[in-house]
This record gives sequence, C-alpha cells and structure tokens, in this order.
Amino acid sequence: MRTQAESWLPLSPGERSVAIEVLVHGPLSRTEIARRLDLSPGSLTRLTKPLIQEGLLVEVEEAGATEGRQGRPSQPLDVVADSRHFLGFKITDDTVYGVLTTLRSEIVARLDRSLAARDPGEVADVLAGMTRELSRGRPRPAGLGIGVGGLVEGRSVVGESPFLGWRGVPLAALVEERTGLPVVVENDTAAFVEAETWFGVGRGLDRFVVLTIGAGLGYGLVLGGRRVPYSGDEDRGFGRHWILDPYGPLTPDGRRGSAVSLLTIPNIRYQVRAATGRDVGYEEILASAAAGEPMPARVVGEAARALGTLVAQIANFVMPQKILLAGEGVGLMKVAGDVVENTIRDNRHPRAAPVVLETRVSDFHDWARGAAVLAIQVLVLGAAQV
Amino acid sequence: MRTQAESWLPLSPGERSVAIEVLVHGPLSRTEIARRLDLSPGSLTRLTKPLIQEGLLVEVEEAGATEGRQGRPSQPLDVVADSRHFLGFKITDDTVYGVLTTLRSEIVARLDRSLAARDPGEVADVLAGMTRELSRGRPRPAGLGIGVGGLVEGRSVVGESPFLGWRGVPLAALVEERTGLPVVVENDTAAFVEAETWFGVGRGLDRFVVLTIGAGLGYGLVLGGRRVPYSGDEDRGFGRHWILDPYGPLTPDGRRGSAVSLLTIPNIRYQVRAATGRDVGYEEILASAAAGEPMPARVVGEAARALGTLVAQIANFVMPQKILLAGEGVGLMKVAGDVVENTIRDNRHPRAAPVVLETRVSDFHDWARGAAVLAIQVLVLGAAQV
DNA sequence: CCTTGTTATTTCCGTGATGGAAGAAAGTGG
DNA sequence: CCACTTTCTTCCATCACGGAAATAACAAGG
Repeated sequence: MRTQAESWLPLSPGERSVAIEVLVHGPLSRTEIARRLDLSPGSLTRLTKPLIQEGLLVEVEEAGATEGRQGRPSQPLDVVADSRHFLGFKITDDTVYGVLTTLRSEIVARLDRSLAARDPGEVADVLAGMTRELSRGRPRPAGLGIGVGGLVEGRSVVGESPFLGWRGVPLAALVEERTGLPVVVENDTAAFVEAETWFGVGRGLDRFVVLTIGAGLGYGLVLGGRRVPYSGDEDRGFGRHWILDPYGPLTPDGRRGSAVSLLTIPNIRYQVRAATGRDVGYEEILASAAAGEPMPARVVGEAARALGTLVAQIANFVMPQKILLAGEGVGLMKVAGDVVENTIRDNRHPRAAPVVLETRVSDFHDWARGAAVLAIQVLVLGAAQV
Repeated sequence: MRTQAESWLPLSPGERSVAIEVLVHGPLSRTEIARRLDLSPGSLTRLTKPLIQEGLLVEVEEAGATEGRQGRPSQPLDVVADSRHFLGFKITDDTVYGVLTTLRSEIVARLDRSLAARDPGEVADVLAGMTRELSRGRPRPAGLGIGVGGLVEGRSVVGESPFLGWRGVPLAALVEERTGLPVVVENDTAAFVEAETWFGVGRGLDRFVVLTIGAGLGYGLVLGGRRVPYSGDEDRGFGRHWILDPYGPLTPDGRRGSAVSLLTIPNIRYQVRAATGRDVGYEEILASAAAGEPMPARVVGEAARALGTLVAQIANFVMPQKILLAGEGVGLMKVAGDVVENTIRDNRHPRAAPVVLETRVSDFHDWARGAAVLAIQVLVLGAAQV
C-alpha cells in the first residue's frame, strides 16, 4: 500500500533527491551534490535548472575561504527559505499549539488555543481558525501538518487516540475542507523525530535516537539516516512501557519498575503527592530535590537511575551515534545529570565508547514544528515513505 | 567509499533485483514479480530473458491449485539451484569448517580441518586444500566466502581478530591467489545473519533479530529487510558486553551481571568449575541442572534469567517480528525455556504483543553456510552494500 | 597584459531502461 | 466453437543518465 500523497510540485526522483540534499545539508555546489548523490556533472545542470526556475533553489555567494583555491569558483545552491511557508500543529488533550515555519523549518510565528471540546469537527474548526490567524497578512502557506499522540493511519486518519477519545477520525479531510490546504497528519513523536533528523541534532547522522520525557515517553529510532517506521505495539504505546527492573520498587501503576511510572512528569508528581499529601509542580519537585529534601530527592534519584538505565540499554542494542533527550521533563538532567551519567556507565562495558547524549529543552511548539516538517517532506518534496 | 566487488555476472540493477526477488522469495510468476518490484509487464519480459539464457532462472511447473482459475496460467520462474555452487568457510581458533552449497544455499558437502598453526599463509593453504577437496569431481565453484570472528574491512581484509592474533591480514587476496576463485571475507555473525535473512527464518521479515549463544554472544539486527551494518564498538565486541544488572552477582570477569559472563559456554563452565573443582562439559551441566542438582541449576537458572532479560530488552527497543536464538548454546532453552519465557514476560508490558522467539540448534557448518551466502550475494548478484 | 593551469559548469549526443498500448498465447466456461 | 479472462510478448516513444568536449571563471606566473 502506497500513500502517494500528491505533491503539487511534481518533482522527478532525481530532482527530489537534489532538493532534499540541499535542504538538509545546507548550501552545496553542483559538483558537491554530484559527488554526494553519485551523479554526473551533466545531470546536475539538468536537475537544478527547474528547481531554480521554480524558485525553490537559488545560487548564493560562496562562504568561507575562497582565497588560495585554484580554478573556477563553485557556485553553491541553497534553498530559498521563505519561498514557501508551512503550518504545523500539535494537539494535546486541552490545547492546540501552532507554528508557521519557513521551508528551512525556522519558526516565523506561533499561536496557541485552548481546546473547549474534543469533538473532531470542533477541533478542525479551531485548526482552521488558527490557520487563518497565523497566515494573516502573509502569503498562503504551502501545506499543513498535524501531530497527534496515538496511532495515525495513512498520514491522514487518526486511528486511535486515547487521550482525545478518537477512533478512525479522518482529520486530514476535515481540515482540508475547512482550509483548502493540503494536510498531513502523523504521530507526534514520529514528526518530532523527522524534524530532528532533517533539521536538528540528527542532521547527517546515520544512527540516531530520540527519547522524549514529558506526559509520556517518546522513542524514535533513525537507522541508515531514515526513521524506522512505527508498527504495532509502539503505536499503541505498549512498546514504550519498558520494565526497567522487575524486582524494583512498586510504582503507581501497580507494576514494578516501569519506565513510564518512574520517569514521566505526571507519575513523578503522583509519587510526591502520595507521600506528602501536597500537589507540587514538576519544576518545584526538581528544585527541592536539588536542595536536598529527602523525599523528592529519592523520587528524582530513582527517575535519574531509570533514565540512565534506559539510555544505556538503547546504546547497547542500537549503538546510535547520538541520543537526543528532549521534552518538557529534561530538567531532570540539570538536577541529576551526574546520576544519569553514572548509571549509564554502570550499565555499559567499561571499554565501550561513551554515549553521546544531547539534552534539549523543548516545548510544545517544537512538537508543532515537527508536524510542519512532515508537511515539508510530504507536500513539497513528495518524500515517499511508508 | 564503495567496495564495488566485481561480479563476473554483470547484472543490470533491474536484472539484479529480479534475480534476488526470485532467489529469496521462491518461485514467482513474471506478473507477481512485476507487482512486487513495481515494474511494467514489458520490463519483466526484458529482464528475465537474459537471466533464463544464463541458466540462472528457469520456468517451472505451476504449483498448488491451478484448477478453477480463469485466464492464461502463469509461468512461475525459479532459480536453478545447482547451476552454481559456492564454498563457505568458518574459521575458529583451532578448526576450519567448510561447506559446499547450491545457489539456494543448500549444503551439498561438508568438511572440517583442524588448524595446526595460525599463520595467515598457512591458514590460506588449508583453505585452498579444502577448496580442492570439496570441489573434487564437481563443477568449479562460482565463489568463496569466509567468516571470521572480529573486525573485517572492505569484505577482504581481517582488520583485527583477537582469537587468531591477526591484524590487517589481506585474507581475501591470500586465498584468491591460491584458488583462483573470487573471495569474500566477512564477520562471521554478519554472514550468519545474512543467511538467515535471505534463506532462513528471517525470510521476508521486515524487522528481525538474531542472537547467538556460544563461545561468545552474537547480535544481528535486520530493519527494513536489510541487515544493519556493524560499526565501531560492535566490531570489537564491546557492544555485545551488555551489563544486564549492575547490582547483580559478581561474575568471573570481575564485573557484575554482564551478559557474556552469565551466558556464554566458557563462562558457564568456568562458574561450575570454580564451585565444584571439576571440569564439566556444557551439555552435562545442562543435564545435571535439569536433574535438579543445586549448583548447576543455580548457574543455569541465572543464565536463563539473563537470556530472558536480554530478549525482553531487545524486544522493547527494536520491536522485531521475530527473534532467532541460535548457536551451540541454545540447549539452555530446552532445559530452562520456561524460566526464559517468564523473565521475558516480567520485563515487558503485560499488554505488549508476545515476543516471537525461535530457537534453532546450529553448529559451525551453519556458520560456514552463512559465509557462502555472502559469496552468493556479492559475487553472483553484486548486491552492493556498504 | 597574456598565457597556462585548474576547477566548475554547461552543452550535446548516444545509450539504455522504462512504461504503455496493442496483440498474441493459453487457458476456463458456456 | 465462441466469449472471456489472465499472462506474457512485441513494439515504440520517451526520458534520464553518463561521457566527452566545450566553455566559464578564476589563480599563478612570466
């Protein structure tokens, strides 16, 4: 089954690969592109010509040391970042976060709307309203991406989303008929991973893992420079309910040592509330743990050890060049980063290469940006994926 | 860097994909191949013609229910299994195991030779001698594959093999000049994984993991139907030194709870020897554990729990459709399979899909067969990989 | 200032793979 | 014997690609 999303820029396969190469790997000369894609110089002239005419690419000044080099100077090509704009939305259980980005995935504008109801039609209305507001006074966006937690089928239908209570909602169609824009719907984590792979810290990496900590746990795997598509369990979240230590402490969900119970923000807050009777915010818990209060320190320490174990296990089995830690819960690293690092070391072979771990505070707008990247991939470049 | 190994059957990319499709997925009609590879019917006539003329493919009788179907009957194509023969060798620290296989990777003959010395030249002499013996009275083999534990570069040079004491040995060249046959050298585990992916239980699977237990631990990952190439750590074996429980029992290598210490045959024998003073064989240890002797039962139980944990973690992070357990040490499953299964369950989410675990007793000839498959891939089909 | 050398890009053309249309082949069912 | 269906082949227009040669744009050196 191929979901050949129509791209209104009908690029040939050759043109597409050139466009993606330039988009992802910055300004490149024709010769350099020919080398990377293993094409002849003649082909490059042919392939770049229509892309330049379309306004997608432009010849730019050569950067860096142009002195001392012999021969005809190269003429690097770059994408025209604001030749097209894209909308990205992330739907949570009570809010829609939206961004407007360039082709380079730079955020131009942002906007939030709280969600009064979860009826698909009303949510689509909210999205349409936000679309109007975000694109007011600007050229018409080229596409729209939506990220939703849960199972998404064919990049258009929300198959199952527990927190929204949706099942088989044709969200892409609903939003398309209200906005007239081409729409791509995808799992939120998948979109976030794609964004990091194309424009973030995963740029140019062959093996790369994204781990997000927030209301839940997100896990994304990139191998061979391509995101490994979700399947089965993972879509429904079971895949992420890692049991880290079956003989570990009993956790709120009644299971021993599950990563979700030890690591996600709601569960950490639950643990503190159950012990102290007070409902305390996540950042406050981190602060008091850092200040040395025993109870929060214990909970945070356990979370840090859980994270370290998780990272070590991922490193052991997938051997990524880099692991990105993102989400609203990465404040944990600031407070207990050393515990995490030590736990990773304990769970790895002493002579194994150290894990490259990058932490990035990210908010919901970064998730919305991920959805916009999906729109870029599918609608502009027609990047066919499963 | 591309190691374009010359294939003396110069197949075009189209022909190659057709040949591989038929080789791996059994007899297929032209229409079926066209559907799978997304080609036009006309292309299929063109692409199959030279393959049939070469004697690589042949039209076979249609199998199964041909009754009741309308239209012209399809004319399935199949590879001519014994149109070509291949040699595969596995080099251990004291023995060379060799097989002669067909194009379908069926073993036609086997032969072992103990290794008197580990000098590269002498090993190459042994291989040349075995080549002569295995192909005596038979048509000349089309290619030769060699599997070695350790780091192999460019499919020809043994970069580092601790147990042989080799470093930068151009094994392919040494054997080529003695036999006149095209030679492919590869890491033994990599070769074994390829064989299982093409002709074994991994046939047609998208996500697939091979875990071997023997003198060491082997780990191979197949995603998107392709083996994930080794890199860095894993080549040198560190990647496989998984620490399963940093607070677990102290093991012979002085580390707590490493998978190699708990699970590999030499280490299990070491543990029993250290406790009882007697040097007991692996199978005997398993037998006495099954009979209820406390000391072996404890060691075997610990190994089973280690294996279960390992499998669960792999399942959690890679989510394969199937995990193949192979090697000389899989007898563990027969004795303590229930412990393994229970441990897997303990380490997974209760609603997660069960892990499909397949056990296959394999000896060193299966490893040699894997090397022959590498020869098929590279030499006949020119399957370009990293 | 002109020549030579070097590298990047373009032009031009032959080759070869591809898809699509039309037709032939080989059956089934009435 | 005649539709009808499905598979496979033939034939042809198209088009993407590589390779060779030409051109462009610079540096270095006389």
